[in-house]
Amino acid sequence: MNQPTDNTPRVRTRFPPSPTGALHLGGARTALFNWLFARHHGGDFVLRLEDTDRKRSKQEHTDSIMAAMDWLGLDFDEGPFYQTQRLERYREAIDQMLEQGRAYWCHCSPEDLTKKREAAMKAGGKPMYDGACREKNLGPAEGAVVRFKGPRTGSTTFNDLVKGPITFEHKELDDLIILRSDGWPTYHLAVVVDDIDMAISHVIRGDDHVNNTPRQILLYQALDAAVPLFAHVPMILGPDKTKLSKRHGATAVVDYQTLGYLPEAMINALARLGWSHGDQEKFSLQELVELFGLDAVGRSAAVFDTDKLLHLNQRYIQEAEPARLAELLPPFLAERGITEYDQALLLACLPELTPRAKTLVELADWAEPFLKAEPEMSPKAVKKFLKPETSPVLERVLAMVQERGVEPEAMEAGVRELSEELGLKLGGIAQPVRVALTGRTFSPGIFEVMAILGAERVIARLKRALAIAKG
RNA sequence: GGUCCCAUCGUCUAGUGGUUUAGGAUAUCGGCCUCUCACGCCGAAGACACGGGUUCGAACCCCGUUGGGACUGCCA
Repeated sequence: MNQPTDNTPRVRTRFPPSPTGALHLGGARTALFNWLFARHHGGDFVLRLEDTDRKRSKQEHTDSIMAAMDWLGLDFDEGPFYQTQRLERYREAIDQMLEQGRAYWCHCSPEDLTKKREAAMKAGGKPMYDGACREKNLGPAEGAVVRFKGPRTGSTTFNDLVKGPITFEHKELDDLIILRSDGWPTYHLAVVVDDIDMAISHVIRGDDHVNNTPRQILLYQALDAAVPLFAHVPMILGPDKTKLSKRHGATAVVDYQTLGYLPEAMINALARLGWSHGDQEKFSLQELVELFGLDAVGRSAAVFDTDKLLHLNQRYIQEAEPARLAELLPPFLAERGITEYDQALLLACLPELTPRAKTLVELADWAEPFLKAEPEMSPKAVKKFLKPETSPVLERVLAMVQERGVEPEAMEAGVRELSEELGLKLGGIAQPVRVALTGRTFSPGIFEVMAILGAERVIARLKRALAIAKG
């Protein structure tokens, strides 16, 4: 075990996305766990952009990743740092290793390497670098790379904070490239140098890095640096149990934002994926900070359950303050062509709507009949409920509203009386009225709808419906 | 192929040798509530991958098998 156990240093974690795409669910959860761990221990959370892949890294991706982090509420104490701005440091580290004989120049061409790899595979062997240049003492040259001179014997063991002790035999590891022929360092070198310089104490990352860990530990040692603690959290899978990818549909955090999810629902769902606290299902961010620990992180991969996220979202929508929802709704309303509306009306209908909506998209849909001056009339609803026979009923209700207003209790009493008088069930009156007021066959309770809309709008809509009913 | 990791209801999980007829959540189904649609409430069905050990006793410990995943790049 080569882990620092004494004089425990300050907890410092980092999230190091590469700006080659949007922040996806797996990355978001990794970020969340790192953030929670740092916050729980009163430590620091560092953001670092691993942009040494010059071809695929894009500023727009950096922007979208930071926007997604911001949406989720994951703030960072330091950074963002960019690897492309730290080239000198990497060269320094590589030079140091070169001088100390811990790295060497390799002149093998990519083509030769590929050929050797394929040949080895064909022969049933391991596709590892054969160390052709390892003892040649070559110098820099056009197209040359620098490789790490790793140990050939022995083994490296690290105590993974979620998986326990893991051992790798050095003979399974080949001499990895640390400096590319284009002069940029590779991931392994850059990540180790960065984590050393940024004094990272805990590396919490995806399962897919387990195999990289021993070679990185060897790099720490070659650089005479302290090795951080590692925690590898399991992968997030798609419904088909394979690694979550774009073909699984919505995988980016921003996708869920546009689908009408609340960030707290997303956080809650992500946290519960692989981490648990007894039977508790719902956690505020504050609770998560208090309760989070690596010891309660599971070891097995998990399928991202969108149904559960949807359910959580519904519950968070129900709990959300109307004022906040009203602030979040405009883009979703605009999607439905509602750009100008009565803010007070929106605020008034929200409490009746939230129990019915699982997303902000659905909430906007429910709000539509309230906010549009003349709600769209569903043809099917009109055909079924706004017939000539129903116009007497609508007329009676209209008269009632004109006389007594829309106070719910009075309206209900009046309508119940009317239903008895006409020998109708309450639904016999409620449904035509519902269609008249909302254009749809479903809505919150009809008396609540009337109260929210107010007498003036109710009267106008009833008249409009009467005109339709009479043909 | 090699190396490493993983394995409880469809899904997310609780469970760290006996308190378990394996608990919760979600999804599904049924019922109640009811002016529609929801919310809510009640109930049903549903899992320890398999085989060996260790032990008085195993979902929990060990080994093997099977299955799944990751890595095996001059991507990160």
